[in-house]
Amino acid sequence: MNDIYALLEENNLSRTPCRVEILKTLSQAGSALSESEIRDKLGYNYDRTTVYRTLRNFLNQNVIHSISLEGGEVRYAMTPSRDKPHGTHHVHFYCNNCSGVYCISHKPFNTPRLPSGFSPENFDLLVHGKCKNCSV
Amino acid sequence: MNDIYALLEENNLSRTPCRVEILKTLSQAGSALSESEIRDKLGYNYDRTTVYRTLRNFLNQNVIHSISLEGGEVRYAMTPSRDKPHGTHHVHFYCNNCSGVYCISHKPFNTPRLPSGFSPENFDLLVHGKCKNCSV
DNA sequence: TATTGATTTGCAACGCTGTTGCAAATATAA
DNA sequence: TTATATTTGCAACAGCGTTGCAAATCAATA
Repeated sequence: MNDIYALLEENNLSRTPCRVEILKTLSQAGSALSESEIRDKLGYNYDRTTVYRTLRNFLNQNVIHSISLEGGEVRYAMTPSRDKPHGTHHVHFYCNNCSGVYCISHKPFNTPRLPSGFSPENFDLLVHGKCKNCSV
Repeated sequence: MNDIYALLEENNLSRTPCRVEILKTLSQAGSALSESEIRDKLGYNYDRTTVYRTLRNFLNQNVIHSISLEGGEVRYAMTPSRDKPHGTHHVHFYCNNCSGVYCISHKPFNTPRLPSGFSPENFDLLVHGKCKNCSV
């Protein structure tokens, strides 16, 4: 709980109930959540607009990050502290069975050679498969 | 042109002007296109619905594939013939300067170790940076 | 070529995600 | 406690993608 207050303070964000609850929800969630999942978990006590604006603020400050899935679905998750100020290699796992999205260790990984002329700046790897809970 | 007719035939899709024009557009485009870019290139001669339905058919048959970008934007591109019936390793490049999206060679690449219990099935790597035309 | 039947298309309407403008409510600092 | 800045809720909007249904088009046959 104090972590959350500290996180807000570090990022010059005032401590409002909405912000605190969203961060608490994302911290406790085992996987990345969509905006509607977040609002659902908060009992629809906050307006859609407010939640989106809050998420946008968090994204701008890199407090959270977003993961884009096939078909344009977007999920939000806490940014691991090791990834501040900025990470270049990101790995996420999408479970084909339960649709859960998990942030995986962000250590730089080997990347394929690109055609000449292309200069890479960062890498986002999305792995599809069966997650811990679903791979029997 | 005959390639396109053949492609439709192989996939049991009747040869309609809309399908032919969309495939022609995607084949000639140097980069992946959004639905609205496609419709724009076709001079808005086809209904949005028709274009979406056509793209969905092509996706189902793996004639094209979609690439999901940050913020939920989706682009469509021809599936390279080497990727049929199915590829497990996909690489796309997003240019931070011109916003172009390019399909990169799909040879299997080294992937990071996953936490135990996670079983990967396929890998989608999105590289951000400057493309051939935009890097200096 | 004309006819039939299946497929494709356009239109209207809808749902979902995300945004903006503005006024009311709340937080912060004096 | 008051004054100022920030945050919130509401209404409205834009864009992407979908569905239902009737009209148009395609493909196969006669």
